[in-house]
Amino acid sequence: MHRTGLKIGDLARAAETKVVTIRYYEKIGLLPVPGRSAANYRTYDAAALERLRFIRRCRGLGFTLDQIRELLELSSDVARPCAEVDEITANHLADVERKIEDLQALARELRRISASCNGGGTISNCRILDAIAPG
Amino acid sequence: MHRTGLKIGDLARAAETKVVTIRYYEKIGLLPVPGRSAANYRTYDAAALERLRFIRRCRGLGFTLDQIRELLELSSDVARPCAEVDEITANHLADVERKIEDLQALARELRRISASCNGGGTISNCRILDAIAPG
DNA sequence: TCTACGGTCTATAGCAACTATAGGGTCAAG
DNA sequence: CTTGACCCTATAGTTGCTATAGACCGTAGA
Repeated sequence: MHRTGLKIGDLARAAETKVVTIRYYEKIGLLPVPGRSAANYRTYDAAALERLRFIRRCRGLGFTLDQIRELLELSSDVARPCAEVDEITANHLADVERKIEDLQALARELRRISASCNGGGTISNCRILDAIAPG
Repeated sequence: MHRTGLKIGDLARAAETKVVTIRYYEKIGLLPVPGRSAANYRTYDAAALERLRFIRRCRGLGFTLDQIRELLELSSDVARPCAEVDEITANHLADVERKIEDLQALARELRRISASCNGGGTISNCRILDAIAPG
């Protein structure tokens, strides 16, 4: 029955974020202005947490705040014309798919390095650059 | 026979980077100090291009410059003890694998949005946040 | 030859996305 | 009733670029 609402510190812990960062996102309009308690403390709900988690994960994936804003608008603006949505999703999808490929190449190479270490010696022919920066 | 070596502008074009960014990376020690031409122009080789491409791709994937530095050291420090390498690769691998999962969820949702648009109407139940910010 | 232009140089200032600090108010526990 | 952990606003500092100023280099056309 957690009806009480989250304080900013609770939200920060739940989304693995800094308190100041949350206030910063509010300031730039990326998070909606929350309600306030009698003591003038910000109060948040589950929707705010979901939104913040999304923002943080996307930031960790290399999206800019403007790109994230666009993705969030895509999410909320339910009556948006499809031509526009298609354009935006197509662009982001191409971007996302290339990121996945890069990361998979990097993961393969990290696993290879780790495996080649099992003998207990030293790594001798690391191709980590090749993995992700092909000629 | 392209023996001449790349000028900074050539390198920037080849790695889709700004000239100033290259000089910045040199300043902070992420790119080695290059040779100079008679006219005091920086000259680069294929190895520098590979390194720069790696850095730019990793940045696009949300790694910090310090993390990239660590990955690059992993690549060059061929006589490094394996226990240490294992620790570093394991950490980065876990990180990379979570990023891949996040991106795959995001890609699925972007495709779904795009597909649900085919009728030519509007998107009506976007779950883009759910995709990447599960409760 | 000269001169126009595009590229390079150093140095510095500004911007995006945080992050840390100062100075103060709130509140539950001891 | 005070101590400690939290919250508030406001501002300055950090990271990772990016833009600008003012000057030098190099080559192609008049």
